[in-house]
Amino acid sequence: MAPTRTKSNPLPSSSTKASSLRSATDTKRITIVDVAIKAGVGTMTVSRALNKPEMVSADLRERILKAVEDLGYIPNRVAGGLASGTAKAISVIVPTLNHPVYVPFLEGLYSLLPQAGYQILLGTSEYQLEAEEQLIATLLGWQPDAIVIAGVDHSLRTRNMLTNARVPVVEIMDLTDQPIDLNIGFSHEQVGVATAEFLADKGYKHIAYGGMLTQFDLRGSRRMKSFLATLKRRKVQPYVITSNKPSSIGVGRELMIDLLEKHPQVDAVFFANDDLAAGALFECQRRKIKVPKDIAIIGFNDSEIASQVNPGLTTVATPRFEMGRLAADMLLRRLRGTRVDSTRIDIGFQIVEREST
Amino acid sequence: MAPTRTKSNPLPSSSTKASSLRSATDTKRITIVDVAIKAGVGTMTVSRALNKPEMVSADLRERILKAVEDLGYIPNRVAGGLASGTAKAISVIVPTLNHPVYVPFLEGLYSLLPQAGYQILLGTSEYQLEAEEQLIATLLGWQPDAIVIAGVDHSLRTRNMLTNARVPVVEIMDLTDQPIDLNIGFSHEQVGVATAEFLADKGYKHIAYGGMLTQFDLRGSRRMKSFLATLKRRKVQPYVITSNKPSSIGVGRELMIDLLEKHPQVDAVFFANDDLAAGALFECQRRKIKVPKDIAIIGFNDSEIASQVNPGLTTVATPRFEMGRLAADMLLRRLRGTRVDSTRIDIGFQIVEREST
DNA sequence: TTTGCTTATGATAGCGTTATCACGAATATA
DNA sequence: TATATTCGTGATAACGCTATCATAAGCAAA
Repeated sequence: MAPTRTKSNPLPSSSTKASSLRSATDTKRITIVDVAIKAGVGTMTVSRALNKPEMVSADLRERILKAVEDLGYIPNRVAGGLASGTAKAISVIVPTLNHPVYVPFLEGLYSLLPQAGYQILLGTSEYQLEAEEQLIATLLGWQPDAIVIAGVDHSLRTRNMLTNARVPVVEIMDLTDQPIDLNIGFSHEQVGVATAEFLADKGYKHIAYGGMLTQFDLRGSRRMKSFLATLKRRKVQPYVITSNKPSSIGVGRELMIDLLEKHPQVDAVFFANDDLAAGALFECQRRKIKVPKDIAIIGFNDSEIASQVNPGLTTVATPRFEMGRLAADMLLRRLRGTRVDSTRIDIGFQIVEREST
Repeated sequence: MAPTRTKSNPLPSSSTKASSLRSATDTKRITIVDVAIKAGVGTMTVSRALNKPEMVSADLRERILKAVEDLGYIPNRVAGGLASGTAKAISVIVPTLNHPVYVPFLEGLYSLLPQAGYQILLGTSEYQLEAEEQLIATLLGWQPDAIVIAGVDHSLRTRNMLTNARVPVVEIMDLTDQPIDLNIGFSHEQVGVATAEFLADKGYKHIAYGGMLTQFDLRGSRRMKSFLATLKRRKVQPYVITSNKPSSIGVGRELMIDLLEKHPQVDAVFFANDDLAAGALFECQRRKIKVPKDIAIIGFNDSEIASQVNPGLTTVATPRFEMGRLAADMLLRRLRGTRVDSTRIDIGFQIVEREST
């Protein structure tokens, strides 16, 4: 009994607009079947030759690889993903690309995952929990093998989706007691304490925090909170200046202008990141205000700019690239089935003292 | 002979509404069939309700959407992609994320493509043509609907693959007479000419170019070539200093150190980008060399740092975000079947004069 | 020789969706 | 009233690959 196959009548591609001007010969897409025929083997053998070469005899393998080469065959990962149930993709969600902190982290991921055969599906939530929710739904539709997400503050729906996805999830950049699954980061509370102690120990009496509004920088505001609390404990007068614009060097300058106007007595500032700190420094230079003599500045992240400006900026070094790499490493281990010993890693941070304090 | 269909015994929806706990019951993955059963319709109607809502009557649509919500159904894009032949994905290839120029460009893409339903598949070639080739093969396996690639210099194999892929291809960042398909960028040769003229007009007599080695910055070296040629035509003595490290502020500083040592007579430098220029400026500040009095500096890209340092850096503004956005816009048009009027867009550039020259 | 155990290869049946076509109901046209 | 023409819906067959199982071939043990 012949199979039905009602379809597949080639129909000289009526295609109204003839697929633009491209493609000289209108050859059909090359599939594994074409390779199999050309090499005179079954499709499974081709599949094996490509994915598990050791299962195929040497001569067939060679013939198949030659056919692949000759035909310019590129395996369809979408079909493969559907058939095998694993698309070899990893979804990654960061708030934005426009912030120096996430790029090194992504590079850490990119340094390991693609070479292990995983495609990274990147999405940006733009700091909105709702957008994050939407994004996760979209990304889950790709049936990723794992999920990496920046931050530990998610909506309930997001948490549910991630939990129900039944794939490894890594939350990074922050530390939490209730990780969804895996967690790599450092404690922003501890950063706030450490920087406050650092400045208080130096003898500064009027200390400010400069950063974004709380809802646009959840982790920054955690640092701020413990920073201010620690200052109070140390009997130092705390001040706060914020901006509602996305972080940038220019905004740092604006924050400094704002600060000098509102609280001229301030003698030290902790900024939410090095771009802000650098902007503030540039503004001081412009006004001939001496750093650190008139005012001390400390940044966050230890981005390149911090070490290069004059005077060099004291800042908090955070291992962003390493965080990405470690997250990737952890995931790969999990995906290979290896037991991951610790599911919550405090990767730490370090105050880097330069001339600005 | 009845069709086989060994599967499809519906199992009266075991109604595990709990599921909030971590994968307690090992419920099967929820598919469109589950939704169809729950809503009492066929799978096609569910598919339509989700993708072409206007084709489904209001009451059914509502019932289906409710079922989707109740079950937490997330459409499998991999299966959908295979069935429809369009995975709704766009492959993007950039040399690196570690360079300020590509991030705004990506943001331009991200500002349009995801909301049009396209997933971006990002890969980095790390400036290696061979890696680029490999990467493209991988990315093509995802059956993308379009390809965006930085640069116009590709290996022959790469060009062949891109041509044979039969999808829109946009080459960006540069301009070429033989685009593979679409092309958006500006002429780096013209940049070289314009900057050389600019400095020569100002009366500088010993002018240098500072940047990366040719093979790591194809576009930069194109600028350099026409820059030097123009200087010669203007009877100005040209100098060159290069580094083989990846571009950074620190390398800019090194280049300046190198330049001062080898060619102390130089009175103006054109750097391959603003990070290098800023690093050079910082080094001058450290050495109390006056900019622009002792030496003039001009950068490239008009990144934020250029406008924020003191003195502000003269630089060449390149519309990176716009390039991404325009590329996305062009692609979306193509994908919708709209005729794209021009396939090669010169997006131009502009010299932004500040205090450093 | 026969029996048993590997190993290499192929036939088949999905994976979860959508394109296509068929069909009945509703509406418009003659 | 009879006949087209929509419109909404569903049954079915792909999409291109891989998991699985069956089978043939090779080889060792009996």
